Amino acid sequence: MDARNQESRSPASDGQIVDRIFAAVMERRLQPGAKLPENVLCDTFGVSRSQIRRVFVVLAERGIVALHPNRGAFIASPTPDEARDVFEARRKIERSVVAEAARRITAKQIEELRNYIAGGAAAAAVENRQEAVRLSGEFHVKLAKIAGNPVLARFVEELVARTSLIIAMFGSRQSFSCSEQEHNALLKALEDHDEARATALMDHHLEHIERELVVLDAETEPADIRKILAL
Amino acid sequence: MDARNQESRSPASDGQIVDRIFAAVMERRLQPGAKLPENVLCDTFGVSRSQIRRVFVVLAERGIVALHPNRGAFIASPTPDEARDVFEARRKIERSVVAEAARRITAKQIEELRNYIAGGAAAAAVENRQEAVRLSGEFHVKLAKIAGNPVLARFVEELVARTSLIIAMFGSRQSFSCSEQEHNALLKALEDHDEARATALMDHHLEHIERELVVLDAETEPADIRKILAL
DNA sequence: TATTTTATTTTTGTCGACAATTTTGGCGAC
DNA sequence: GTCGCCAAAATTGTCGACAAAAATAAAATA
Repeated sequence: MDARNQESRSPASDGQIVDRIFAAVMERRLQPGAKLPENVLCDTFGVSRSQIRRVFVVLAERGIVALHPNRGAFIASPTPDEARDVFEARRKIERSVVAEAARRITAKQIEELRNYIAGGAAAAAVENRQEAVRLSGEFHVKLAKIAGNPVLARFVEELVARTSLIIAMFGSRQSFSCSEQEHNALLKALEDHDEARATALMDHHLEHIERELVVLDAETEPADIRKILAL
Repeated sequence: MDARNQESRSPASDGQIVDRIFAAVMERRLQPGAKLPENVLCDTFGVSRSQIRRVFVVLAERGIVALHPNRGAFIASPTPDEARDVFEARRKIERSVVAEAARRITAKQIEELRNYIAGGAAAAAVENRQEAVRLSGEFHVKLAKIAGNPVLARFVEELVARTSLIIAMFGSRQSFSCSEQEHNALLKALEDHDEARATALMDHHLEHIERELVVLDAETEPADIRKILAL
C-alpha cells in the first residue's frame, strides 16, 4: 500500500492497482456495494480489461470484492455473520501477533508505530477522515509485520481491510477509526515488552471496535436508505 | 474439495478446477516446482485459456502456485523460511481453532472426524499414499470447519495445502502424513471437551510434523537431485 | 568433443472483436 | 403516477489472433 504517490506515467502494474483499490477501501472512498465497472477502471489506470479482470480476481480472493456473474464486480458488503467471523478471527490472530511483537519489538519500530498514531491523530484533528482511518488500519498491519511472520501479516492485512468494510456498513458516525488512546496504551505495553498487557489491550481494543457496531444483530441491506435516513 | 468424482461431461467451473488442482497438491501428485502449462490444462479441463489463467490467479493468491512473468505457472516451492512461517501460523491459528472445536463439537462431528482418521489409516495400510495424505490434511480442515468460523477455516485450508508442499519438499519418506495416533488422541480430547488437552495436543502434533522435516536449516534447491539421491 | 551462437519452436501476454447477458430508457396501458 | 413490455445501449464473458518472451534445437566455432 505504498503506491499512493505513483504518477500515472506508465501503465500501472497489477500490484499497484490492487494497492490503490485497497487504499480506497481503507479510506472509505469506496463503500460496500459500490460497483467497479471494468471500463471505468481501464480508463482510470490506463490498462486493458485483461489486467483489470485479473485484479478483480485477486481482490475477490481477499474478500474485498464480490464478483457476480454477468453483473460485474462490487465492493463486498459484509453480512453481520461475516462481521462477527472477521472480528473473532482478528482476536485470535492479533492476540498472538501482538504477543510476538511485544517480545521482539525494537525502539525504532516503536517510533514507527508512534508515527502512525500521531499521523492519525493529526489527520483527525483537521477532519481528514480518510487519512486518519487509513493510518489507523495501517497501525495494525505494521504491528503484524513487526511480529515477523509474513503469513500472519498477510492475514491481518486482509482482515483489517475487511474490517474497514464492516465499519463502513455497521459503524456509527463516531466510530470511523480506532481510538488513539487505545493504540497509545498498546504501544506502551509493547515498549515495556509486556506481553500479557499487550494481549489484553488488543483483545479489549478489538472488542471495543466490535461493540460500537450498530444493528449487528439485525438484517440490514448493503448501504441502504434506512441507514442514510437515520443520520 | 468435493469435486473429485466429477465427470468431464460439461466444462469445469473455476471452482472445480481449483479444487482439482488443490487435491492434486494435497495428494502429492503435483510436486513443488511442477510446471502447469496453460494449454495442457485447457485440454485437460476442456476450457479456454481465459479460465485457466483466472484459476492460476486464484491459486497464486492462496500460495499454492507461483506465477513467473513470461515463464508460466508452477506449483510453489516453499523456502525454509516460508515453511517456518507456515508452521508458526498454523500453531497460532489451529490452537485457537481446536479450542473452539472442543467447546462446541457434537457426537456426529466426532464420528465424521473419526471417519477421516479411519479412512486415512485404511488407505495407508494398502499403500494408497495419495488417499492417506489427503484425508490426513482434510482432518485438519474439517476440524477448522467444526470450529465454526469460516474465515479461520479458509486460512487453515490454505495453510494445510501449503504444508503439503512443504512436506513434499522437506519431508522424509516416513513423514508423508500426520500420525494416526496423534489424530486419535486429539479426537479423544475433543470428545471430552477438554480444551486444554486438545490445545496442547495440537501444538505437539504440529511441532512433531515440523520436527520431522529435514534440512530446514540448509539451503535446498526445489525438487532437486540431491533429495532424490538421498533416497 | 564441448561450448557458443543462431535459428526455430513453443509458450505466455495482450488486445480487440463478437456473443451473451444485463441494464436502461421509452412508450403505452391502466 | 405506476407497471409492464420491448428495444436499445451498456457491460461482461469468451475466444482467437498476433506480439513478445522463453525454451529448445540446430549450426558454427574453439
